[in-house]
Amino acid sequence: MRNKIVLIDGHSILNRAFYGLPDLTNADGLHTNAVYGFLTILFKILEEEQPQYLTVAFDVHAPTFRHEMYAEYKGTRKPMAEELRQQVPVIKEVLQAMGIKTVECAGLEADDLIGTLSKRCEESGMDVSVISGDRDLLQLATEHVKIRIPKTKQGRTEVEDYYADDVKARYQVTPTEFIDLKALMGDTADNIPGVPSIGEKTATKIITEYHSIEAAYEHVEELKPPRASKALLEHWDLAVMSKELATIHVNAEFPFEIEEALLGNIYTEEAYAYFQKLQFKNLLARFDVTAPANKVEDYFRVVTEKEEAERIFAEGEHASCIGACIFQDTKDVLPLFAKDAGIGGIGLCFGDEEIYAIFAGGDIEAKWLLKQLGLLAERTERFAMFDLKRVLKDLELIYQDHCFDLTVAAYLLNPLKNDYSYEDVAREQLNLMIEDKLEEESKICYEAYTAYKGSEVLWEKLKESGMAELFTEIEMPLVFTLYDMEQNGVRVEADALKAYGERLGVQIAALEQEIYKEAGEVFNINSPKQLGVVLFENLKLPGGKKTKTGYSTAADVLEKLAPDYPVVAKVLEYRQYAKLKSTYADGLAGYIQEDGRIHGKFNQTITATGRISSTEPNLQNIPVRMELGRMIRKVFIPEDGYEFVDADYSQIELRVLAHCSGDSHLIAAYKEESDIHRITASQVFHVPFDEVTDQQRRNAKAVNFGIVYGISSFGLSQDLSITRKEAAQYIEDYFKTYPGIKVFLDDAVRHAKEKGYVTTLFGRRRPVPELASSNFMQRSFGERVAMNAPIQGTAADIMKIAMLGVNRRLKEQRMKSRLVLQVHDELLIEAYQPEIEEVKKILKEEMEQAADLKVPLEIDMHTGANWYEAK
DNA sequence: ATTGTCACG
DNA sequence: ACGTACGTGACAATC
Repeated sequence: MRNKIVLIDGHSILNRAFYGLPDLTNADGLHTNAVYGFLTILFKILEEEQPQYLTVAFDVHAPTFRHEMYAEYKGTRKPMAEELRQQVPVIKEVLQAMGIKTVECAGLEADDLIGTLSKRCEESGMDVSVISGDRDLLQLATEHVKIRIPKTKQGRTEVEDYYADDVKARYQVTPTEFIDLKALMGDTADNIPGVPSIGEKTATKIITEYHSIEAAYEHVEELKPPRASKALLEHWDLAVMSKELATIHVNAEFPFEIEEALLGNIYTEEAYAYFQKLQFKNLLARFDVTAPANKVEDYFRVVTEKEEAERIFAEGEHASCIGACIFQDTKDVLPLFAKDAGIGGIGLCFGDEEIYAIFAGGDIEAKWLLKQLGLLAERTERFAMFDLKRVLKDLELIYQDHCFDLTVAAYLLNPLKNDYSYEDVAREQLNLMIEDKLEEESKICYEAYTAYKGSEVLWEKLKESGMAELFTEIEMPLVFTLYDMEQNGVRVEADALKAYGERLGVQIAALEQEIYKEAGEVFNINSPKQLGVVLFENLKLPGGKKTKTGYSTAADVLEKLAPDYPVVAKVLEYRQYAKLKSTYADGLAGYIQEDGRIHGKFNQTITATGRISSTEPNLQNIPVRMELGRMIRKVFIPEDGYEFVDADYSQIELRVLAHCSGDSHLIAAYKEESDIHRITASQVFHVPFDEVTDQQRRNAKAVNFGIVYGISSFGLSQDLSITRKEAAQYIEDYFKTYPGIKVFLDDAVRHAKEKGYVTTLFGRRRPVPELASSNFMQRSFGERVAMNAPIQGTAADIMKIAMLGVNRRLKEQRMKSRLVLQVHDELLIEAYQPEIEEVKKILKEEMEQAADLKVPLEIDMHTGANWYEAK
């Protein structure tokens, strides 16, 4: 059995990984995609090859000497991207932590190091695998030296393997001849010029015939295409230089002890710490020893006897912190009406050594378990669970003050994540890796333990980052408010909805036929791909390409064509109807439950800014702007004896901006006049208030919106259909009128660049990693985010405070009226008729007093027999 | 699973 | 020169 060594071309693989993967950053804003990709490839290779030895070679400086020759010759060379450059030292440190030998030597390229090592190792009887993204290395291939070139195809990495024979099969030349081939055809990727006008075809022909450029030059007159003959004569110096550039030195002198390359255990604690810091969760799973000092599992207890369960509950009464979870019975799904239906048991933890999975069954009734858990929750100083809103259905919680939802806490600490599972919290906050394949009881114990232990860590971090009050005073109580809202649901008239859908169906069918007729063919109008072909190829309409997959058929494109082409107008109309029918008429109907109501979900841990999101179905995007769509709101109705009261904030975001910026002119504007867009127009365009034209008001409104979104002249020009220059002028005039706004927005960006995040008035944070990017686009995005997030986020905070106040008063006063929907700046209450006046009073007071700003908060309020009327 | 489109604030 | 407004979710088609 021959020993095997793997030699990796460090910069080449890092480079491949960098350009093959989307940009990733860890919590510190450090770019990590190249390091991640490198390690992925490394692990894959190690698994496949099972080598005894491994070495990674780096250039001392990239680019190095040999390439500088040509760089000088050519005078151009792009510097390495900053995001990649900063990852080079990181991968070296990580490799060192894994005990992997790295080699670099001043004056020698990685190629030369690899070439030399490959030769030495082969001569000492080893098999060699060279890993590089660079085909130049193919010249090193022999019977025992395999060149492996990883390729990223649709996210997966595939590897092309070349022994000497494979090079011959692929390029028709031997590895040695490959150098001469490169010398002729050049390689732009590696900055080898080659001979002008000789490409792969001609070069291959010449080298297969003469085997080297020198031999070819001796017969230069006979070379086949006369063009090549001429080119080689003229540019012989280039060919020689290219050959020199392309040749890898295999007899370089540098210190290297093979025993240093011997592979040991690469899954060291040090490496684990690095992976942790870099947030490579998938890769962490490879470390089978988790935290040796932290043998949590030794204290797991499975409980099935009632006496033991009773003893545990009694013991838990004195605990200052309880971590818990409730798990569903996996065996069968029981009817919905039983309150404890489908509960398989609970997980409970109230100390490092008190971790239990208590199963329902036998003497232990699920109902009893939940009752006991509820009692514990009342007594303890902190009751910690994940996703509390989800379990409130099963667990009646009486006190909410000391409840701790780890999902919400983790969200506040980093609102950019996609999910907040207990596995994530265990890993990130407790350095605890939880394996994928665990028995159910282990999972339960881990979740309870993580809730117990993690709540402490998260709480400390919330305090450190100034979000403790936001958490206890707003987010935690809001869990219960959102739960109430979900339970309340909103009544929807199924019959009317069905009739509406059927009306749309008729219209859609008619339009469909007309479109087919005018297009001269039958096709799927819903397919952007097919529609694009029909419109822009078959019908030859002007205004071609846009997206990478084909023609854009988006509304703004089609609207430009609609006046001239009736088909296009019909397509737009069809689209509108189809959207209304599929998403709203048919879509909503599927969510109406037996009580005649839709109980959608309101999610608290989704958005980057702190807003609530709505799903299953989304009740925050019910049509309102177009009359036809708006009619859908007529099917949203209150119960008999009730009426809807709808209240929405008037320009809350602009008012927040006025307050946060402290701009005296904007504040004054709000104090004296309610039509803010008109007064903005008057002040920016220097015309008397009463003489502001509709156009001026529209423009001012667009600028106001733009400011809130993180203004850019391009965006504004797009919105107003004006030139960028004009848009830039508007913005300049605006900032001249309200200088405080400019200072505020600039400060937001500066703060974000410095700290890496921005905050709302109530301390909510939003990280802005994009600002560290060297990519103009990404950085610009980061700047807009830094300007928008504090405004949108503060408005979201205020609305949350208002919701808490409204819901609290409705419940305190034992009213029948209930909160049913929140749409960012709007609340909908299903008000019991005798209570309507009180409800209006509560809404007005709680919403307008939710925050004390330098400008008044105002609301518009309406009542109605359905949502259409109340809005 | 991703893309294009479109509904909302 | 780069190519955009901020924040969401659902549906249908296509991969």
